[in-house]
Amino acid sequence: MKKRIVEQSILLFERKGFSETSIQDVVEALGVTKGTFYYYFSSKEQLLRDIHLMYIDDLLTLQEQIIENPETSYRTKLSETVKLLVTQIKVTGRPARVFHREMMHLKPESASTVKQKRRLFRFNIQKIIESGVETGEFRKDLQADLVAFAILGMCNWSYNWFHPNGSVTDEELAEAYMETLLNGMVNRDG
Amino acid sequence: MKKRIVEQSILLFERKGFSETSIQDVVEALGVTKGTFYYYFSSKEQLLRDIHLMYIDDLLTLQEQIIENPETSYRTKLSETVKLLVTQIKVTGRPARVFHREMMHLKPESASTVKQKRRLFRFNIQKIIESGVETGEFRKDLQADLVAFAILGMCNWSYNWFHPNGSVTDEELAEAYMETLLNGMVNRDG
Amino acid sequence: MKKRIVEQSILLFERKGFSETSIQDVVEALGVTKGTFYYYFSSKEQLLRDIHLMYIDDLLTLQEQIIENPETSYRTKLSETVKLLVTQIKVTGRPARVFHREMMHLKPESASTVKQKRRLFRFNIQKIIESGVETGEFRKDLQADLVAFAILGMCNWSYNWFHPNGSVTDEELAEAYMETLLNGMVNRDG
Amino acid sequence: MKKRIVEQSILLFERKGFSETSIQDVVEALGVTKGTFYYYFSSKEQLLRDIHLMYIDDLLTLQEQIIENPETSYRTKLSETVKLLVTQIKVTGRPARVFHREMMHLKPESASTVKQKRRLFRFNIQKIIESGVETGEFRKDLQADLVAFAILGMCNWSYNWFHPNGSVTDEELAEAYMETLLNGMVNRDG
DNA sequence: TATGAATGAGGTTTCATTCAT
DNA sequence: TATGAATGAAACCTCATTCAT
Repeated sequence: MKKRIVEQSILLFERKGFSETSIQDVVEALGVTKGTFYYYFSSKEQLLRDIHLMYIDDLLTLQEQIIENPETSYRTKLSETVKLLVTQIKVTGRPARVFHREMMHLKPESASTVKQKRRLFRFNIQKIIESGVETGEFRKDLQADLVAFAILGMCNWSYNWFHPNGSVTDEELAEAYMETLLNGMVNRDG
Repeated sequence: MKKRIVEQSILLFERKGFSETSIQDVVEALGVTKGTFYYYFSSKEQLLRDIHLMYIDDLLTLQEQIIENPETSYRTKLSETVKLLVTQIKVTGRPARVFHREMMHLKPESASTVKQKRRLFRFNIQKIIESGVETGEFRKDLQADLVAFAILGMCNWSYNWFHPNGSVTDEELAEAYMETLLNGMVNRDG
Repeated sequence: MKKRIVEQSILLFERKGFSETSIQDVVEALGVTKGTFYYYFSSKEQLLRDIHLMYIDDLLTLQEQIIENPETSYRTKLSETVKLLVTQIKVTGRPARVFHREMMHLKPESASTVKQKRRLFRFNIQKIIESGVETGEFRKDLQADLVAFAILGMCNWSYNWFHPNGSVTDEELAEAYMETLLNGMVNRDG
Repeated sequence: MKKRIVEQSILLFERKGFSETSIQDVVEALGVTKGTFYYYFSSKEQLLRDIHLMYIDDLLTLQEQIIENPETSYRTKLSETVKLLVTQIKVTGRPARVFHREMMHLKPESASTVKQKRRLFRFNIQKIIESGVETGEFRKDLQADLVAFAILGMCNWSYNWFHPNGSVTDEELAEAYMETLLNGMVNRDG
C-alpha cells in the first residue's frame, strides 16, 4: 500500500504539481480513504521527502558504480554520468521532474538532507573532471566546478522538454551532449 | 500601485513559490487590502501571466538586438546570448526563477502564449548556430537543435545555484561556459 | 441617466436576480462607472425600492381608472382587472417578475410601504367582488377575500410561464381565466 | 447530520432567501463547522438541488396516489389535488416557499431536471381536467392547459400570504377555492 | 456630473490533519 | 490495517460602498 501511495503521488505531483495535488486526489485515485494515507505517512511533506530521498539515493548508488569501476577512463566516466542522467528519463522521468521542481516544499530540515546529497552528486562529477585534468585527459584550464554545473544544467534541463519516444533517442541525446562537451563547437577543419 | 504589486509578488513568488504565496501575503507586504489587488488584477493567475509575458518579452527584445547587429560574428552572437542569460541574473534573478519554476500554474491559454515565445527564443539560438555552421565558424556535424537546448539548460540552470555576489562573477561564468562550449573539454596539447 | 440605470437594472435583476446582479454589472452594461451609480442612488436597496414603487404605483393608477368608471358593471371591472394584470406582461413582464420575486431584499421600512400598496391593490379587487355580490351580479356565498387572493394568484403566477408571443395571446389568456372564474368548470348541460 | 443540515437550511433559506443565507449561517445554527457542511455537500447549489428534488418527488408521489385511486371521480381528484397543494402548507410551507422562490439559483442542469418534474405535476392536473371533460363532468369548452395553470397559480400563490393558524383553515381555503372553480362566481339564482 | 482608486467585510470553497472506531 | 466524520485555518474572490478629484 505504501508503495502504491508513493507511485500514485509521483504520478499526480508530476502532472499537477505538489501544492495542487491534494491528499484527497491521491487516495481517491487509489480507492482508499484519507485515514489510510495518514496510517502510512505522518504528513504530506514526509511523503515528498521520501520521494526525494529515494530518488537521490538511487542516483548516488548508480553514480558510485560508475566512479568505482577501475577499468574506465575519466572521459568514459563522465560520459556514463551524462548517459545516466539522460537515459534515466525513460525510467525516472516523472520522479525526476518532481525531484527538480518541488524541493522548495520540503521543510528546512528535510531540504538540507536532500541538498547535501545533491551536492555530493555534483561534487562527484567535479572530482571526475579534476581527476581527468590531472591525468591529462582534459584541458588544464577547465574550472571543474563550473563545468560540473554546466553539465548538470544541460542534462537536468532536458527533463523540461525531452520525450524518450520522440525523434531523438536518449542515447543519441547523451552522445550529442558529450560530443559537444568534449570537442567543442568550433570548427577546426578549415 | 499595479507596478508595486507586480514587484512585491515576484519577490514573494521567488521566495515561497506561487502556490504558497497568498494574495493576502502580497497585499499585507504592501500595506493595502485585497480589494486593491483585485482592482488591478482579475485573478492570481492573471498576475502570473503578466509577469511571464513581461519577462519573456524583455528577453526577446534584447535577443533581437544581439541577432540584428550586422557587425558581429555568430560566435560573438552566441557568446552575447549566453552573457545575456547569465548576466541578467543580477538584474532579473528573481523574476527569472519565477519564470522558470511557475509556468505550470498558468492556465492552458496563457501557457500556450508564453510557451510560443519561449520557443521563439530557443529557435533564435538554434538559428545562430545553424548560420555559424554555414559560415564555417562552427563544426558541420553539430545538431543545432540539441546544442541550443544544451546551452539553454546550462544557462538557465545557473539560476538554481549562482549568486552574482559570490566568488565567481557573472561575466566570468559566462566566459567559462563559452570557453567550454566553443573549445571543448578535451586536452589537445598533449 | 437615472432612468437608464433603472431600466438596465430591471433587465439584469430579472435575468439574474437581485442578489446575483452587482452594481458593477449594471454600470458596466451602461458604460459608466460605479461612482455614477452612487451619484443617483444612495444604495442598491434604494434602487430596488424605486423599482417597486414605480411598478405598484402604475398598477394602482390603472386600477383606479377601472374602478371609477361609472359605466361598467362589476363583472366588467373584474374582467378588466384580470386583463390589466395579464396584458401588462407584454409591457411590464420584466419589472413584474422583479416585483414579485425580489421583495424580500427590501429593507423593512421600504417593504412595509410597498406591502401596504400591494394590499391596497388586493383590497380593491375584494371590494369589486363585494360590490358585485351586493348588486346580485355575483353569488352571495363567495368569500370575497379568498376569491381576491385566488384571482391574484392566478394572474400573477402567469408571469412564471406565460410568453406573450406564444400560441396563446394575452387577451385570450385573460378571457379564458375570466370564463373559468365566472362560470366555473362544472358541466351544466348534461 | 446531513438531514439536520437540510432542515436548518430550509429554515434559513425561507427566512432570508438562498443568496442571503451563508454556509456560515447554516453551520453556526447547528453548532458545527464549515468543513462539516462540505463533507456532506459538494456545494451550496447541490444542497438547494437536493431540497428541490426531495420536495417535488414528494409531491409527485402524493399526486400519483390521488390519480390512481379508481374509486374517485375527476372532480374529486381535482379537489384532492387542490387540497394537497394547500394543506401541505402546514407541513411543507417552508420548503414550499424555498421551492417556489429559489429555483433560479440552480445550475442549468439541475434546473432542467427539476423543471421537468414540475412540468409533469402540472401535466397530470391537465390530464385530470381533460379526463373530466371526456366523462362529461367538466364543461367541454375548457382549455385544460390554461385551467391547469390557473389552479396551480391560485394554490401556489397562497404560500405568499396564507398562515395555517389564521382565521381560515387550510381545509376551508381548499374548499373555497374548489367551490369557486367548480361553480364560478356568477349568480344563477336571480 | 462623473471618475477611479481603495476599502473591508464577507462569501464559497479547499484541504491537511485528527481521532474514535 | 483502514474508515469516515469532523475540524479549523486559510485560500481566492466579490462587492457595496466611500471619497478625493
